[in-house]
Amino acid sequence: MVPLRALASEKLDEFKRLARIGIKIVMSSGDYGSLDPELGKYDLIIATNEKADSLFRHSPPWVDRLSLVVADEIHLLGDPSRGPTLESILTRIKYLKLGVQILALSATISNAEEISGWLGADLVTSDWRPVPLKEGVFCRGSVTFIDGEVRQVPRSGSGDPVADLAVDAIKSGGQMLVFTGSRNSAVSLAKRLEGPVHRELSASERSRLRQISESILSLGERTKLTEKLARSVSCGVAFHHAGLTYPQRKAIEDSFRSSHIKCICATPTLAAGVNTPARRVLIYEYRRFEPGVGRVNIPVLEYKQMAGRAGRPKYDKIGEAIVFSRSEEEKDFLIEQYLLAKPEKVWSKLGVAPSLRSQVLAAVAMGLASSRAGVIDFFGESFCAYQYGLDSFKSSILESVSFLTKAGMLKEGKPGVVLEATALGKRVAELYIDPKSAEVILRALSLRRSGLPALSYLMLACHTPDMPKLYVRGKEVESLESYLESNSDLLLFEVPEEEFEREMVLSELKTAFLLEEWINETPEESIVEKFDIGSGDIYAYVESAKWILNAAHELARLMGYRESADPLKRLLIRVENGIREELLPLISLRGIGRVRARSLYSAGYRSIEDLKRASVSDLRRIPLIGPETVKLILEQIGGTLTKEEWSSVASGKGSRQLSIDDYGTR
DNA sequence: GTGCCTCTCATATAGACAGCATGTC
DNA sequence: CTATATGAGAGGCAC
Repeated sequence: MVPLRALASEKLDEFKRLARIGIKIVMSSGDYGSLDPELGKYDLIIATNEKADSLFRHSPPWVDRLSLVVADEIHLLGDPSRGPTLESILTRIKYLKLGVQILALSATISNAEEISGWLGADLVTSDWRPVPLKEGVFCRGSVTFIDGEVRQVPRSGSGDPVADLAVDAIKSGGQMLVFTGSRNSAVSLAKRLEGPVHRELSASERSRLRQISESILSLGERTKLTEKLARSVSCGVAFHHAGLTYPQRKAIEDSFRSSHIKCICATPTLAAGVNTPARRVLIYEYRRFEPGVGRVNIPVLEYKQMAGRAGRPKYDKIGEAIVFSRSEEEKDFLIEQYLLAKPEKVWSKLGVAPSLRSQVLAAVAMGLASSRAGVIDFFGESFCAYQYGLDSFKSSILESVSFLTKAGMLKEGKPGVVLEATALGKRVAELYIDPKSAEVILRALSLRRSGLPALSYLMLACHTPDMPKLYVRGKEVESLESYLESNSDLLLFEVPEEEFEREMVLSELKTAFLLEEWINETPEESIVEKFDIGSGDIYAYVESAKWILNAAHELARLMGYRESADPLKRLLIRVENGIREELLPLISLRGIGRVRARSLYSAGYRSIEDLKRASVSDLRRIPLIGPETVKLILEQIGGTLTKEEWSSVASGKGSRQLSIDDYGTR
């Protein structure tokens, strides 16, 4: 079990060598997976934590054949949003006494003993690193390492200390990875380094980088951010954050590993992600904004994760992690608080409401507990109970039970005695959404309203706690508020009285507007511009919306709310594809996605009926519709072809007049 | 009046997992 | 642990 999808595929690649000795390996994550029953055929399953949780919730037949569970990056236990998942899986394994060996791994943990105590595991520690690490602080032109060495950093002539550090690393054949506290600072720092880094490159490196830069531009739609990235890359520098699309990030990581890109300026995405080591790591900002708190110093644990990226196995004799300071006092502070400090203890976050209600439901739905006492007994095996004592969150557990009972997901036979999950509860546990989200959705759908616009459902989806929300700018508040006021009839929920929650609804509305633009086929570039986000963010919001809309559709079906089930299904398809209502009939055809559907539509084919009336040569003339696609279309609409038509379609010698190059997409 | 510099004030702020059923361009 | 870097706009000054 690993925390990221990218790590899962990285592990799959590593373990593939075992396939040669006949070991069968499979990877399973939300976006890439085999059918659950199939998994029993394999010797080794690599999964994300959440996927593993989800798999266990379906009680697959192969659970009792598990002999070893490996939990990678076990310090994630302390993450408020994702730790409880991992904790619950391990708690279940312990509670069921399956006799499974548990192997938990982490490079940055201070209370390892406590965790191994909870797991009933032996603690094995090691200081070994593939490449030794040297930690130091930069201050006014020199680096003070904690091993005593003080080193002057040669001036690069740019007058920029960060450039000095980068150029110094590059001159000796290394690379540098810079961690920053915000996206903007990653982008601007990369820009700052363009000139100095570019000067260090050979002619052949420059030309190779121009190619890479070109390929990054062609990776997706052209936006300002992409152009900035391409420009930086052509100089051997890149920035890296979640506003970039996945392919862009991958391209940068790969080009960095192949040493073409000399310097990456990144937000913490890269610290926890796939393996991208660099000879030198510079922690340029050790503070980060947190909503409601302001700027906070990052945890030592996070510093250690970033520092741990220093040193490429096989290439570097030593890795350097350097924290950037602006004054002597700051330097001393950093040495004390980070370099010489032990990572914080990992504290269980299972006791907090959102994750607890979800895990209480799962435990009952899986049949691990069948009474209030049983639920408490189950959580008695948790790390939370081990650490804080069961009494500390007993009342929270019971509150969750009450919430779930009231929401109709659990029911108690005799009051206080038998507890079981209702059909609804079981479905919610399987759909893997926050029970609170399910409650919000069900309350809205029980209004039994029909004829609602897409925006109503989008706003509902955005109103659930499972949906991430856009940040609302000060100057947008007024227009969002007035929209809300004059369109209150569209709402499927009450706008809360309380100030903070009211503001939250504005974020939800703004997020719903983003999704509305998406399904109205607004070009990516203008969405990005309008909402001041990156392309990568669009996909993140769309992914989440798909997720929650599917759950809403399933719930509508389960409850027999027919007036919502159909609109939700249609909306789901629109969100999945980013299409207007009018393309729905065409998109239902296999082989037709949003681009080809739009092409067919513009050519005058707006329904399956229209297509049935079309001749083969008519279809062949439509841009982006090739011989194979024509074949696919005809097979599906039950059109019949003459022998000549078949052969002309199959040989690809149609009367094709336009090619992809003649037409922009969208 | 114009151009340039400095000061003030408003503004925005990291990341990414999951269901289900099959293929985009 | 309710901050701070950034950038736009206002204001000041020399010409």
